[in-house]
Amino acid sequence: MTKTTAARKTRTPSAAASPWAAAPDREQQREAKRQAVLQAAAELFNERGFHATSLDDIAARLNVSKPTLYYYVKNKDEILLQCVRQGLEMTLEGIEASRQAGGNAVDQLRACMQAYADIVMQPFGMCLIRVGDEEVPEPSRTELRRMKSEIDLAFRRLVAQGVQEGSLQPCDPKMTAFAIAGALSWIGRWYQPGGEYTPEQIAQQCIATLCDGVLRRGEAPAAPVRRAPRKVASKTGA
Amino acid sequence: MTKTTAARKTRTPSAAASPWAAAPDREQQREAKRQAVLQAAAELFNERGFHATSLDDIAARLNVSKPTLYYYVKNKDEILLQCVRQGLEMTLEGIEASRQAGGNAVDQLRACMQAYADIVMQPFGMCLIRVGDEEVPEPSRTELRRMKSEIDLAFRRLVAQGVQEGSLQPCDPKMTAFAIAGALSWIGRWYQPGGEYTPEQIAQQCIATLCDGVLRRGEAPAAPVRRAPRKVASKTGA
DNA sequence: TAGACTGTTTACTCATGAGTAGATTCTGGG
DNA sequence: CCCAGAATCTACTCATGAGTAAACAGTCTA
Repeated sequence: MTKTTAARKTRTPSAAASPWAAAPDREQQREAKRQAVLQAAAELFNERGFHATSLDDIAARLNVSKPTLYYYVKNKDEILLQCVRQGLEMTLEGIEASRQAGGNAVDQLRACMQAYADIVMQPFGMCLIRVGDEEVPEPSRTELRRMKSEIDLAFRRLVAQGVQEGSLQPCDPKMTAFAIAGALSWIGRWYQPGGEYTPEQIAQQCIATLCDGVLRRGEAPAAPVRRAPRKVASKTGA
Repeated sequence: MTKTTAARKTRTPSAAASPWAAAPDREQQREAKRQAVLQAAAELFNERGFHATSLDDIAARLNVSKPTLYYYVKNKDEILLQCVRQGLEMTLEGIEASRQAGGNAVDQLRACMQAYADIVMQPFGMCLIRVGDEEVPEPSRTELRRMKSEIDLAFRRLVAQGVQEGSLQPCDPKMTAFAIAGALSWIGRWYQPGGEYTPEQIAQQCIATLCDGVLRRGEAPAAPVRRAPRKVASKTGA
């Protein structure tokens, strides 16, 4: 906000020499709290659904009162918007990184699937999956849909490219992209931490199923995955 | 309700000879209206989500007033419950029929996938997919979860059987069943009537992708599907 | 230590929407 | 024509939950 901002921004609070040193720290704290609000909200939305979660619920989880939330966010809709947006941005970044990493279409597609699967097992990504965009009110809904279609398009393009390359089955990329997105998104519906498999194992198996199909052919089968030594009541997935 | 019921039940209203003829007809009408309430509700739940749909919305769509709904259903939660339950029952019946039809595990699994895909493109089935069971309040939720897990189990069993038979890839049936359910359920999220493909074509392509995988092998590829001559703005599916 | 912000609280308002009471209309049988 | 009941309506109640006003508490600076 004042001179020398850039230099001070990275300092730790205690090491501050200048009397203005506290200011950027405040901002950091504020941002951290704002982030905590979104995180708590995302978790609750995933547990109970958006409409079934009240601001009092969110506030309670953070041990503050409802008006405090309004100090950090504009309103309930904005909270949802930001949650979903963060999930979306993470995904977009993951896809971008996968493309940067290079390789042929199949390599890139695999990397994207991996990234996407990872994300839907985290709160914001799960929000993205579990909260239908009907729930987001209009100005934001369009924006979210736009971002979603960007992701969809990235998958379609990679599939189309793979078909061209001859490394993927001939297909309509649109439908195949839907099938991929579906199988992976669905993870966000049934996954809960502490289950039988680690997130990595889940992603790996789903990706394998998508890549190789469920039908067996006269080839060398992939080695089955070993289970994680975790304990929790298991869920069901229809 | 009285003697000779069975005979009269199938009569048309005008053809009634006995003075009691009207009674079963009344019941039929009542049931038809009740069904109309559920149907309208399911459509609205799918469009806007459960909590975002008011009973006034449902009543408006049917050109009646809210209290009229209460003449046919107990309350809003019961409406949702019945919608989802119908979707669930259709699915269970479809699965049962597929098993009755016989054949090896792969045949049966294919038939089940077909049935499931069909159902999620219809209002009640879509309800099943789009409305998370967090939204259903407690006594019913458990019942619905039970039915869902029955479906899940049916898929798992078929997969396990296929693996035994050697016709399916070695895998954890649980994970594979999740992947299948995911890809097919997701259809219910993006499908809208009048799109590029007919429901049959959509089902066929998704099933093909799941069975054969996206990766190409050195075999004869399946013939690509021809598109349906329909027109509507297309959706996106991430 | 005054006083200017920052952050948080208590105690409201106000709209929405589920559910109900009771009057009203419609229909078919006596 | 009249009555019983089925079906529907108008006009409420009442709870919940989003959002706000205004006061209070901490903290940092001058």
